[in-house]
Amino acid sequence: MSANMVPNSYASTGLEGAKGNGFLGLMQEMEAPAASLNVDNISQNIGFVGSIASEGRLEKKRGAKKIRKPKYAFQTRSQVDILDDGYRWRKYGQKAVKNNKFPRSYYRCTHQGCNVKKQVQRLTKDEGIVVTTYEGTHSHQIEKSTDNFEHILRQMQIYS
DNA sequence: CGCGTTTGACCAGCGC
DNA sequence: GCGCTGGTCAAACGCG
Repeated sequence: MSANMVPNSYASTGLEGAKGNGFLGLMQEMEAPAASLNVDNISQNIGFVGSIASEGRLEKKRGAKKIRKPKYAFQTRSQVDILDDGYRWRKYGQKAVKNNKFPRSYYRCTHQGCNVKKQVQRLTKDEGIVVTTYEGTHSHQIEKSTDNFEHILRQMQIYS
């Protein structure tokens, strides 16, 4: 379970450009229940919530060694939590959050040297809205290729 | 056979 | 100083 629908574009372009400066927007609480404001404007399937730069001292464990970790929050309209952007993610935990009756899923990039983390959270108010938070930036290319296209089609059938 | 997923427990930071 | 929440890791199982 990894490759999903959502062909490409926004994900690849967004992540690659994320490091540069392609992201400019409002700073909002990623756990803010007032994310509904974007719902009205979303006509396609994705909306940028805001960029949160967590450069403070969050070094608090044996796993991470980097202190600066830019965090990017995306609001996506989807029926499934698993939004594949073309990278391989491995779920490393699931925890329920307050203010949300739905649990939050924690994913991590399986690529070596790629310490990118991703978190997916659903809004209690709108079950159709999924907030995906990306932490870090990918340093490699997407491994998704045309060969996996059949796989993608398979997933699309499931969602249909 | 490989690896991705699942559940529980543990640790650290922050608040009060 | 203690408690609490959030976050992460670890082991095991299932599925492809």
